[in-house]
Amino acid sequence: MKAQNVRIKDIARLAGVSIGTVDRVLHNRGNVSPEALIKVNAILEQIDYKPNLIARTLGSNKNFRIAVLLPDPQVDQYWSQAHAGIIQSQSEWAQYNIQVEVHFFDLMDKSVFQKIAFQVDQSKPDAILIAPIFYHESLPVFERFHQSEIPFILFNTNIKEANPMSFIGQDLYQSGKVGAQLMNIGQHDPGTYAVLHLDEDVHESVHLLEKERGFREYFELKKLKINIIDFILNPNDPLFNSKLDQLLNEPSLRGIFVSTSKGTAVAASFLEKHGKNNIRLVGYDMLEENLKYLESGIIDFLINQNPKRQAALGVDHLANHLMFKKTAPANDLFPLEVITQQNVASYLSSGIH
Amino acid sequence: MKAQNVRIKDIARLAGVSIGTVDRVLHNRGNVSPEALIKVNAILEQIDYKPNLIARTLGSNKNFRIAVLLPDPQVDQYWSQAHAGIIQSQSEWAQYNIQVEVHFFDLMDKSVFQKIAFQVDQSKPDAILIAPIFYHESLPVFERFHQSEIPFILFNTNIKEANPMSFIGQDLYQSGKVGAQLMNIGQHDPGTYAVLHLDEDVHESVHLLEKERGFREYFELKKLKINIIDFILNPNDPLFNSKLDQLLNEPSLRGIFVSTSKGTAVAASFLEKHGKNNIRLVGYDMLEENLKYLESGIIDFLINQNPKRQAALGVDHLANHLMFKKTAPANDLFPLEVITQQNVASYLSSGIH
DNA sequence: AAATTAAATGTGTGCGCACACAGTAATGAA
DNA sequence: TTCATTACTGTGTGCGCACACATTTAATTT
Repeated sequence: MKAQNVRIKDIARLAGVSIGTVDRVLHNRGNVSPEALIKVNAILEQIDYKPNLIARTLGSNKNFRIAVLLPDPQVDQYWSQAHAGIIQSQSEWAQYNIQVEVHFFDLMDKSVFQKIAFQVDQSKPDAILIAPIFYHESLPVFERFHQSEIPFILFNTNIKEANPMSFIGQDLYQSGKVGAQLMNIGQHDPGTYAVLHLDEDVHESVHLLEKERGFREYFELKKLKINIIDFILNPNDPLFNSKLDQLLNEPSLRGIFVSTSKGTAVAASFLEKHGKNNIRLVGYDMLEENLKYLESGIIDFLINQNPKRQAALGVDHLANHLMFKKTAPANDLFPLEVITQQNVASYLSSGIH
Repeated sequence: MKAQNVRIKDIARLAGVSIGTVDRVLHNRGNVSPEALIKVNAILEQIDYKPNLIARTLGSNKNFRIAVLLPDPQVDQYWSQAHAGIIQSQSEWAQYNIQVEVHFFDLMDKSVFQKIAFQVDQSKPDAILIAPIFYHESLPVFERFHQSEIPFILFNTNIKEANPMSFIGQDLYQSGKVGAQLMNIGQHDPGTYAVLHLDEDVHESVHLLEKERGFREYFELKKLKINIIDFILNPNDPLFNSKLDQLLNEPSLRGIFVSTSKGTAVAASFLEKHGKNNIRLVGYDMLEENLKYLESGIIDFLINQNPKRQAALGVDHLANHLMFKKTAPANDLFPLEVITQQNVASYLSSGIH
């Protein structure tokens, strides 16, 4: 019927040696005579031998540990969605004896991040998945991982210097350009656009600014003469309300681009409160609150970063690496998904693909 | 340390019977005494037994055949993308001795479709993946599949009466609503919108009309008083050009919604030729030509049906069904992906997730 | 009571790989 | 010559499951 897959046994037969010898050649275990080596290699060159991963896995019966470093999902729904992805992958790999253990850190407390990261390193997991929110605090952590020779994957935030096994996430610069385009569609007259970075932690804004850069560059490249103003605001700031009030009083304001998922809902509630229905709002991610405002029409577009799938894929890549020695792509850049009132349901129902 | 997975052997020990008996209970093979049945079931209820799929697969060593029925990819790039998905899945499952064989049929010739479908049925594959383009011609085909007890999955086009293992595709009605929303964004004044069904085969339009229904309903629900005209046109029709010319001369024309992927490029070339840059164009799918027009700004939005992933997932579902006895979801509805000039690259680079 | 049959239960084998270990041949040392 | 050492080669086992087959027990007939 069909060319059956070649097994070690077949190679042994063709080369006129035992399967043990073939095994030694395949794994460079030595103790093979030059003649046997030549005979086996001759066959291997003719035949495209692909080891049966299923059989290999069954025999090994390894017990791997994957550690995940994640911001506390209690505080931020974005991270609880990421956590949901971890949970999902966890149960999928559990039967292969791959333990996925999650370690949370406080988004507000950088020192805790390092402490936990070092603890994780010391516990010697077989691989690590990490969302490196804090740039400066992350660098020495990666240093440790490399010293301990623990393979690790970054997700959500890319840090060039990390030199990880792979990065999973989006191109933030391009993401900003998408935001700008969605902002610009159908807006004819020149006007004012606001970029809002609403976050408790200003330091995080380093990577948020990348989105703003893309946003601005879009209009520049299109040679559209518009006015862009930006705000880096902490919602707990006493001046927060007055500053936003001031923004809304700007008569030429056409739209608001919010760079954070939580901030998107904050901005939306502000617009709703002031009855500003004609100002376009573009933000991030399918948080419950955001979906509510998308439904009511306050939010026009959401760019979906898909934290759930990012996290799930991170675990999958590591598990495949450990179990099947499959190499993950160096960069797994996610599509910049545009969510609207009309397609949101299709995203919610389809789950992870 | 490790919460070791429960094996059949463990259940047997706990229930005080042999593994053979446990096996008979698990597979309802009968020949089990009531007492033994009770003992085993008691353990099974306490313990969440998950069979080791790897071991199961290793032992079986089956040789499955999956037949795929697909329109000729030579003629239509949409289907060549679907074919690419098949190829991808094919190579993934090859090592598990699952043969994926593709049978092409002519989009223009319905009789050939039935002939090939019956041939495929007669060759007794273990499962079938089919894109049932022709409604009436498909019904007797499904009948045969059921008679032969060959599990089959529909993709791209849903046919309610088929009663398949599952359907993979999009909600066309909702897809039309997405198109309408994208059309409506930022369009303030009332105007005229055109819905174009450009296809060689008018009979296909049955399922295309579903998109139009969604398109129209969007505006009705939003209580937007606009003018919608529709055309069902064959690009080879001698009157084709004049009819489109007439459309473009309508001064109140704000936008065009094209329900087919090939037609999208046709409409785009028409708009470009007439220098109509201010008419919004919303169409379907990432065909090369469409991407060109998206880049140049003629096309504003594409709704991505993702034929590649649909096809690949179809094979995956069937393969998982055959190999691992995993049940595929009855409806695998894909997200209605919105493609723009700015996010298209991220979709192209990310491949299938 | 012995023989027959059916029902129930237990044992054995192979899937392909990895790895432990036993076996063989060749060489040099006692 | 005999023994020990080295260099290589081949065989055996387990991973967990599915299924074939052998064995035991109970029920029924002769």
